Amino acid sequence: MSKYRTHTCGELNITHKGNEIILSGWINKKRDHGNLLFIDLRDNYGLTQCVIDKSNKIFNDLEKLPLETVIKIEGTVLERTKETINKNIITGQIEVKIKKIFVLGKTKELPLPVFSDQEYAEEIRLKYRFLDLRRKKIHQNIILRSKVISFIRLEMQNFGFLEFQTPILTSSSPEGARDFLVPSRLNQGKFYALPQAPQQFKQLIMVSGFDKYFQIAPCFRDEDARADRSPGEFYQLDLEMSFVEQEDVFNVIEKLFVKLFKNFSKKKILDEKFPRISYSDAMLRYGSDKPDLRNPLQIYDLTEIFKREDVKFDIFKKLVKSGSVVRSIITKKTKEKPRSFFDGIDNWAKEQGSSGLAYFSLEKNDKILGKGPVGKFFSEESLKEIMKKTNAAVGDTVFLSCGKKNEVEKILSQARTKIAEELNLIDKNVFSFCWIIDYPMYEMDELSKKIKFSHNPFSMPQGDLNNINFLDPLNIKAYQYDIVCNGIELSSGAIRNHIPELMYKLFEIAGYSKSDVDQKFSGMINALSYGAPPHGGIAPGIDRIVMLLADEKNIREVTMFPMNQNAQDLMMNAPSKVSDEQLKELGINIKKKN
RNA sequence: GGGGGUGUAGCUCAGUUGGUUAGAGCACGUGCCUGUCACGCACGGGGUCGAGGGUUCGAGUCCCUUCACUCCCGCCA
Repeated sequence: MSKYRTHTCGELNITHKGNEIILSGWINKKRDHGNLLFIDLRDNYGLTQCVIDKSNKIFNDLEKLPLETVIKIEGTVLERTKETINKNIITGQIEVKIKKIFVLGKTKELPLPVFSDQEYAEEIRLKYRFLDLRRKKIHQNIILRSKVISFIRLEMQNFGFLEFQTPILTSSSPEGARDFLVPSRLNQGKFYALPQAPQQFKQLIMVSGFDKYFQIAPCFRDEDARADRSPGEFYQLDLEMSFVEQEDVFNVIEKLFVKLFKNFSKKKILDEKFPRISYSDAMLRYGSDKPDLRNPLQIYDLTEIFKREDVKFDIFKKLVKSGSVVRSIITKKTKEKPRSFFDGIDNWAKEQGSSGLAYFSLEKNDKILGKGPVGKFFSEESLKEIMKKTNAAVGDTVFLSCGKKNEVEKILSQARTKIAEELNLIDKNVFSFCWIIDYPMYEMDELSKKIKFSHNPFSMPQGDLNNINFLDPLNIKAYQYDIVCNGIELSSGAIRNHIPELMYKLFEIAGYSKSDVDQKFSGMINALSYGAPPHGGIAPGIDRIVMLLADEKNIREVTMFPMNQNAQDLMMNAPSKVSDEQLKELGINIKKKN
């Protein structure tokens, strides 16, 4: 028998009536009646009400113990009377009559209460994370995370995947995010980099003939944080498969995700066969490559309308002549909404840094006309054309944005969310997955006007590999895909380029010489030259999956020991200074800040 | 690097047009209370109003600077 407990605090029920038992845990809550004291004892498994009265000599000592003291209780399980049963806790049918107690761990005055559902300042929560983690909601989130990871492991093994570890200390690579660097003592002046993802390693695993690999892999990227993006480190379900095409990867993920999300959430999955949307379609219809498909609003291009003679909206017409586009969002049956609704949206758009959203509603007297600030600029014929293009009807409202294509995409993407929220159009009880496919291989860097890889440089280009038009690189599409759920990007993946000659060619377009590639990606390019199988994979973000399942908006709510927005660990005091001896060994001098 | 929000007791917050000794709930302390489960009642301790400067007879409140946290943009193949 354990010295500390015979049962956990979530275990006792009516069948234990009369038993002599031992419990250990934290004092969650006291209710002191002066001559009668209730103590809710808490551990990982639950709560048990313990009771003592004045007839016991230790009553006065127990009465004085502060909340969160760790104690061991010896006592008897009593059946509660009918009126005193607590249906809210699993042990609510019984209580423990205390005979003896032992204090196992004292507490200082608490910097934040554990017994409370209130929200607390992030700073104090992170500094005292061990207290914060005792609180019910986040405690359950972390347990959920553990279960999700176990579930994924099991499923992946059932699919025939092998789990491997890959190095944490590796080399810096020129593409992608900023690296975290680790100085080398034995090779002074040189640095390791922490992996941004095990990308090259997993491809090497395929070349090594292991066929199907996965890992719950830590990834390190030195970029600024967001609510759904931890600074520094995060976890991916990293996987790679040999002898596969895009649809084979989709098949595994769809099976896994449907099972996973059904198992851990009551929300419905909108389409179990996830819709495939091309990148260009997504940008046109949703203004984003991570559309929230729960949102029924769509974006329509109306640029052509503003080239018509019978449309007199001169500001937009002038902009269209100089290459701008006009796109719209239609809201259904919003004609009667108060002016404040429309102006609110317009003002919001201006706050987002755009020139605002023009709007008018469609009305019909003897003919169709536009009502609202810019409605008068449109002829009946032009309005009919708009209705045809957008499926708008009388009573609907047309919101318009005009500007450079990428600016319009951005503001309408945000407006789509904003308007849907205002009109309460988003079903919160649904998971809506989709695949975004057919990403372009390259894009133009706006600043340098140079061609660069738009996503993963190791992706396989689409089409006949012997006939790729390298002179028109911006039109080369890649077998590169993202999976999106409820507007959250869960992952990118790709079918990889396993042909060295083709890879040199593709890197050349992005400005890397053969020797650049040989040097920067030596491990991989070398390996691909010795018989590499066609392969591909994907790497869904674990943290974001758990966020969706836990219904949390912030990644720190599903991360045990997160850093704050400035990438500091307030509990462990990281990052911190190191001794001069340590620096000397590494051959590093710290420059003083001016 | 840029923009927004927040900062008052250990914690969550209120604080009027600039005006007496800055309040409430929880927590903590003392006392009363034998069936509570957010127990109740009474009393009490606890404040660099984030920091610095300024305006004023007088600043939690107005102005300037600055710091911290947070959300967003940039960034994140």
